[in-house]
This record gives sequence, C-alpha cells and structure tokens, in this order.
Amino acid sequence: MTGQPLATDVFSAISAPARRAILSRLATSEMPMQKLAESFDMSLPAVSQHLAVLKGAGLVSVRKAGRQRIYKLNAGPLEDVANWVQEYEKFWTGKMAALGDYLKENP
Amino acid sequence: MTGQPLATDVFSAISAPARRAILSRLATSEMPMQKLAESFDMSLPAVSQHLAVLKGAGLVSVRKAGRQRIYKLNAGPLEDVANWVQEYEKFWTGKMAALGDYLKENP
DNA sequence: CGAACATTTAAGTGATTGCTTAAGTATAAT
DNA sequence: ATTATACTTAAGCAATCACTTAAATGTTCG
Repeated sequence: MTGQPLATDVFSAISAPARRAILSRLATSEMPMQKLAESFDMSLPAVSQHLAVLKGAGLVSVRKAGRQRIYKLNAGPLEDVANWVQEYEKFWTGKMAALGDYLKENP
Repeated sequence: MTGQPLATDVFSAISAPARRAILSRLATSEMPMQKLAESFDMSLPAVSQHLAVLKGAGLVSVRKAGRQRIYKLNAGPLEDVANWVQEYEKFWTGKMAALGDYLKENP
C-alpha cells in the first residue's frame, strides 16, 4: 500500500511561502491546477505537490471536472492558527492595559 | 565571519511544535535556559538551538544575568501571523454573513 | 481506436531540519 | 588559580523538504 492523504500539521503547511501564495491565490476563487500554476514560477509537479500538502492539512479540497481538478480553498483549519495566535494577542495589544493593571495594584 | 543572528521567517519559526511549546512556556514567565529546558524531553543544546531560531524571528529576547541567560517572550512578530490569518477569517466566520450579502444583492 | 491534454506519481538531488554528543566560552564560587 | 556552572558552538547524521525531469494515469476528442 502506497498510503493515504498523509495528514499534515496546518502550521507546517502554512510555513512555506509558496503554499501561502497558493492559498492567497485560491482565496480569490477556486480554479484548476493549470490556471493556478500559471501564477507561479514553478513546475507543475511542484505546485501539485504543494497542493497535496495543503490537502493533507485540510486547507484545500479538490473536485474533478473532466480531466481537470478544481482546487478550492478550505480555510477551516486556519481557525486553529487564529486561536493559537490569539492566545498571544494580549502580549502586544495589552501592553497599555497591563501597565494600567500594574499601576493599579502597585500605586 | 561566522555571521549574525540569521533572520528567520516567523511562520517557519512557529511551524515546529517544540518551538510553539517553548513560546507557550515563556508566555507564563521569562526564565533562564536551565529552567526552560527542564520542561522538555530534549538535550540542552536542542533547546538552545530552538531558542536561536526564535531569536532570529524576533520572538524571544535574551538578557544576561551572571552566567545565566534569561529568555523572554517577545510576541510582537506574531502580529504578522494574526494579520495574515485574519485575511482568511471571513471564510469560516462569514459564511452566513456572506450568504446574507449574496441574497441581498441577488434576491 | 489513438493522439492530445490535465494532472499525478516516481525517482533523484542538493539544502535544510531537528536532533545528538563532544568541545568550547564565559562567569562564578572555592 | 582551579573547578564547577550555565550555557553556546561545532560536528555529524538520518530524515524531511522543495524542487526538478521523466514516466505513468486518467479523460476527452477526432
């Protein structure tokens, strides 16, 4: 058995700039490989492989249409990233609030 | 010249689970390597190397205190991640709103 | 059917990663 | 000064990565 989709972590899926670029492109609209690949200075297999990783992370879905494969953004898993980063948001937005709290408790 | 800090991309800095764990640990409080390393099932050099990557991404800062190095979270660069992911937020939160808008414009 | 097309899978490669152990460098304690 | 402490840097290694070209797999069209 050669094996299935091979689930990848969403964080490492988005770590490659090329893959973020692909997501960004798909955010405008779903499209077939061919058209998607036009945007990038990369061989078709390279794009296909990136897509496989994104698919493994659940970030894109594919639909067959004749001999084409239409790729579509599936942003759902990015919510994990949003939730993760939100935990740290207080460290940069809360600076003033934190100072206020400190001064309140240490007048 | 062996070279400087070597700036790393914040996205790849946070792609490694070990590094996210380190950030999480540092979010509770700043601490010296020694104490930080206790939390992990990893050699000291391994932690040190992860820290170097995080430092390269500007996610931690170091301060010398005697022979110790006190590491401190610097969440600032995570704002880039937050901003990036926010661009996609509409794709999972806005489903209903988007449908509403669509129906409004295409009654 | 056979040729053209859209895409994936395979195979190979150089670079990078995540770790390890061993050796170095600074600072502090005796 | 010597030795212990707290770390970093170096060297090495197996695994993974991001690509490439070449070959294979559907799928449509003439």
